[in-house]
Amino acid sequence: MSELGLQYFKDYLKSRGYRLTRQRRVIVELFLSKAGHLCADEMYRYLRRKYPRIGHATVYRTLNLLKDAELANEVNFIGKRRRYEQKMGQKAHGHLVCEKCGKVIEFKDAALERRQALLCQDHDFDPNEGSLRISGTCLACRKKGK
Amino acid sequence: MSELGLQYFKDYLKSRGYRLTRQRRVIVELFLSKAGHLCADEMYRYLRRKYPRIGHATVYRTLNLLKDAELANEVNFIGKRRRYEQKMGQKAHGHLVCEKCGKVIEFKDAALERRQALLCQDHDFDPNEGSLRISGTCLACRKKGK
DNA sequence: ATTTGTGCAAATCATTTGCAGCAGA
DNA sequence: TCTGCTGCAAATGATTTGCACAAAT
Repeated sequence: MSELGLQYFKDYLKSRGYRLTRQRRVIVELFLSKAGHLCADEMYRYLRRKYPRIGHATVYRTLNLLKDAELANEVNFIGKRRRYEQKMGQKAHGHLVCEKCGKVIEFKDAALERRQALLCQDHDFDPNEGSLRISGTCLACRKKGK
Repeated sequence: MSELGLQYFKDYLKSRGYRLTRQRRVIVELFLSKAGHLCADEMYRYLRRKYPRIGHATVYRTLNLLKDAELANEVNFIGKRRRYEQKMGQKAHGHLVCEKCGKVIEFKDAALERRQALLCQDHDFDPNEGSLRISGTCLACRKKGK
């Protein structure tokens, strides 16, 4: 997957006349090696350990390239920070996002997916993977709150 | 609905020892009178026409109260601005959000709701109204892009 | 040799906060 | 009167951008 993803990214860059730099390579490798929902700053901190001269801006710029290349899915859960997850090779899935604590529960539900697919057809809408999101309150926060 | 909502808000304020000010009243009245997905700045601009001395901060603060009072649902569609919709008296519904142009299509789908309800039960998760969201690309943007 | 990419710092944009005066209860 | 509320402006936090230098092709 990671190899495939990197190749895909290289092809994307070439097709646009963009260059494959050391920074872009390590950022993309990091992105492809981690599952879950990363944000720019987490990647920045992590990369700094090995490449102390890397800049915030480069991470942001590369994440935008990944999104444009359709390798990354932007998942704006709650509040401020943008998070990204891998798009290629992911099974369709959804997220339950707790509005109180920000916790994210991933789920897969075949029946829900089927309904989603039909609904999107009706509206001429092309959903992306990992696009189904339900916000609400998780059990822990309900207990705390009441 | 509007009367009910305002009364509800007054009760909320009283229960917390908060005060009902002129500003809070007009902001809440505006919020309750408009359907759709408002953001703070839109409300601010609109209110300025009648109350030129109103401040940005007051609108933000009052929107946070409305959210806390469970009268408003925060719907963070795309990118930056937070948007709010009425929570009370809304039928359950979902949003299709186009990632390219930001367009929002509202939908209702009973079967999808039933699946959502079951799924949430399984995960001890309490969904809020208007919480189902699917992101992707709308027809117009697909035509444009390809 | 070009021309794009990087790192830095400054700029933006939405939202929050500190504070001195204002106004509900 | 007594606190809480407002408007202003400054602070914050995430992301973007301008620019001179560095590095891919």
